[in-house]
Amino acid sequence: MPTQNSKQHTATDSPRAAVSATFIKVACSNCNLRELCMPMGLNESELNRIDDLVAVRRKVKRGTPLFRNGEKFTNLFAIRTGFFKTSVASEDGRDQVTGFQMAGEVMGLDGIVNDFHTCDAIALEDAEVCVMPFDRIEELSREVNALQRHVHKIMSREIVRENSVMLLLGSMRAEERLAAFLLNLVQRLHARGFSKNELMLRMTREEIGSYLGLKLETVSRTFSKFAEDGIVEVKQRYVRIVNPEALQDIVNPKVCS
Amino acid sequence: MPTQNSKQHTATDSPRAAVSATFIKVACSNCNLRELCMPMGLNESELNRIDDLVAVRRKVKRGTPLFRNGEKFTNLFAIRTGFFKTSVASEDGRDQVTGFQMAGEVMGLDGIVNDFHTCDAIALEDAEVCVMPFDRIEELSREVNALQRHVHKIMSREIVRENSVMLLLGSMRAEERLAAFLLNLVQRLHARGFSKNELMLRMTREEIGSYLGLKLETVSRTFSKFAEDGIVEVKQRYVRIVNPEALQDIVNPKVCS
DNA sequence: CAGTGCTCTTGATCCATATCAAAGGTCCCC
DNA sequence: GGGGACCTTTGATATGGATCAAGAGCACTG
Repeated sequence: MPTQNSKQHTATDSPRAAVSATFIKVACSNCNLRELCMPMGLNESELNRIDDLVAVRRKVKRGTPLFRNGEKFTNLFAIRTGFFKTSVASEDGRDQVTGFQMAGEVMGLDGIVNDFHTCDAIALEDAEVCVMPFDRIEELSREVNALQRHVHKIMSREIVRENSVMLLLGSMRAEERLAAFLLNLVQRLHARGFSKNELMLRMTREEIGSYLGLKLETVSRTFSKFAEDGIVEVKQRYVRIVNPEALQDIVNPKVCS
Repeated sequence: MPTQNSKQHTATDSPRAAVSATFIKVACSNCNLRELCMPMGLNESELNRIDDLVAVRRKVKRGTPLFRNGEKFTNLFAIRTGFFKTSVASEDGRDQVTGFQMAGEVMGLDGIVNDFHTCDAIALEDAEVCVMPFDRIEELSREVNALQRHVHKIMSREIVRENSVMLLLGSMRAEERLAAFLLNLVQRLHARGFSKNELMLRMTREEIGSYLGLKLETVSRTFSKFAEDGIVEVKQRYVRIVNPEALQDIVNPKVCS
């Protein structure tokens, strides 16, 4: 199993694609992230139609926006490689990181309501995304039931995720927030084949703090405290989770009955 | 214009429905909330098909759940009359109010991902909802493009709303939070024909506090401070906004350049 | 209409996290 | 490989909101 080291989160094309052509077609059916962003259990003809969803791929340089608040919405984006943050800003300039996205996750759902985006999506490392025109998604999901269902689930999943962030922001203390954050990150990375207990953070302490409703100093101190307690090993962006159970206990404090 | 007084938020059937039959059909085409929960610009035949979306109506007594965390998901619900709160709970029992819903708004979107609900929806006053089986929604939205688009927008709107709650919870101070909350409530009530500056709160200080990530005492003190400053008049659940601009300035502090 | 149980307000005190400050560490670009 | 721009850590102090506590208001019920 690969540990997620200083190299970027990569997703290589499958062997099947590699042998079948020297020119690799931009096609979901060839993509090993398919089970993350696409519905499962499609038949051959449905799979072929789904391949048309991705208009092009687009590379996004680190520190660069994929889209910005106020931009016209026309596409959803599936992350192929790389790592993003999304953030919203208040009128007076404060901003709030609303999420971190990795390979296989879909971005841009915020744009559907009003036909323009209401948040910024910034690459935290060089990235590549699949550009999926939303009108094509709507068209095809009228015909492929599994795709329709899939789109609904992706949006619902985002709603549920945000509910749990509200719980975190509204009722957890600093240590609980950071513990929940680390467990969530490592669990998602693990689902992508990376280590269960090692990770390389792609964001700064300040970005973590913004996401968790804390100041960067508090994030740093809390990391140090976890390290002192032997729960994690931290060296700058590198984190190893020594004692996952302890982190879990911090998130859900045991009731002393 | 009605001011929203101690009577509940009501939505009466339109005159057209009232004269056309003594038995009022459960039909969106007859409902004066149509423009809130249904797509606009439908032709006659589409309208008739949409009428089949609502299986039945259901009454929910104050303090009673419409659905609960863990229950099987099969329906979305459109509020006809009444007022709800939704909340999520952590494993150790803390809970977080994630929203307050009023007439015309749709609930239950959280259930789509995993086929069961992940939050509780509790009526804060006697209420009536339209029960819309989700498989019927999916079926019909394959055929009526405007409905498909509408469903997507409703979900996207919820995502955007939650983004702004995250901004509130992650980076605003108590006064800013309460000011934003009041302005949001009164704006939504106003869109439903109620007063621009008077409202009767349907929830306790504790529920407001949970939603805003504050303790009930802090909510109470902040109300008192607003009252002292002449920005609002508060008497228990009754609130009159005397100076809306001041509230707006609190939400978006002026930068002293 | 008295009793009971919420709900709300207000005061006093405490504490978790913010703020202010300074000194490394690391990475990247020239 | 040197310089500069971040990024991170750690310490000292301040503070907004939590907590603890008590009483008042109000609404439901018998």
